[in-house]
Amino acid sequence: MMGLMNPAWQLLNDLLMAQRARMPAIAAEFELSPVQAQVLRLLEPERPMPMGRLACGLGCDASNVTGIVDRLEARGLIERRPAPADRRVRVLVITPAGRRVRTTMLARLAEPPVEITRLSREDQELLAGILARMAAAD
Amino acid sequence: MMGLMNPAWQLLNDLLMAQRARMPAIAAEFELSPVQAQVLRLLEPERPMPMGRLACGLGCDASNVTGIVDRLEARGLIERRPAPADRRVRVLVITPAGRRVRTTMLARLAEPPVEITRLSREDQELLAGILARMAAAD
DNA sequence: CAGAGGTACTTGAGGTTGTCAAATATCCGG
DNA sequence: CCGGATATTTGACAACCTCAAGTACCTCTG
Repeated sequence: MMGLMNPAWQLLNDLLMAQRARMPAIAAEFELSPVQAQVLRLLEPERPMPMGRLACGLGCDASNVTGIVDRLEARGLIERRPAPADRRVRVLVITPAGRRVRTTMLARLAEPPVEITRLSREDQELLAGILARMAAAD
Repeated sequence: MMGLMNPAWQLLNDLLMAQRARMPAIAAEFELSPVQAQVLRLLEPERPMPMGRLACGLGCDASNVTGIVDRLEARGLIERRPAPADRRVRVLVITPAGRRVRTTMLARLAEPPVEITRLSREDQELLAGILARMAAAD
């Protein structure tokens, strides 16, 4: 009764499980916790973000963001700035130092793992096509 | 300069990021933390596991496992048992209650998300083939 | 067989992440 | 201007995580 799992999903699920540790590992290379890396990934330069929107992006309570931002700010990677339009809001901007870390980290994340590069060019193109169709939400 | 990311990896990476929250969400349905769900997943019935091997499977320090097991044991989902061969070792077994939670949870994890079921049969077969080739480590 | 060194687990200190409830400051509609 | 919403912070508390040290046990070696 349990052996009837959709084969594509079975394999994709295994892959997801196997790659679970990737982000934390890469974050650690930059002495960042997983959440901190996530913040740096979400906080695009030239695109400041209010703390509430960050809480939303992280999928956690707003009160949690306070401490996370505290620590990243203490390390000089991001900065709290008042929002001129609404004085309740604190807007987050990435500092030059943060931008450097972010760029290197994103490049590191962009490196395809061997599992991908080992695939033939045809398989890679097929895979990209299928994934694109999966992502296409009507 | 950074736009040259492997398209298949780009899409797969997006998928990984998007599915990041899946396991925690399903765990929460059973009032389990993500790590607790992971333990239940790893601890197959009929296949007791020493705490050290669990630490290895979770990729964390052995001292951390103590507390995690404490809480699962307090909830009656798993049990510590002495290992007859080596009295230093504590072997973990899943209880009947734990087995019930585990079964339901695995069934829940096995449900393919819409993104998969929406694919044509051909795409699903292609995808399974490609993923199988990815998983094939020589 | 005695003791040395290694292994499995626990304990304790300390930090990060997470929640919820309550406080503070600000905004907006009437 | 006032009352109700909204953004952030604070405080209390719990889970998870690491490292260092402790305890109990195993195993090898002389």
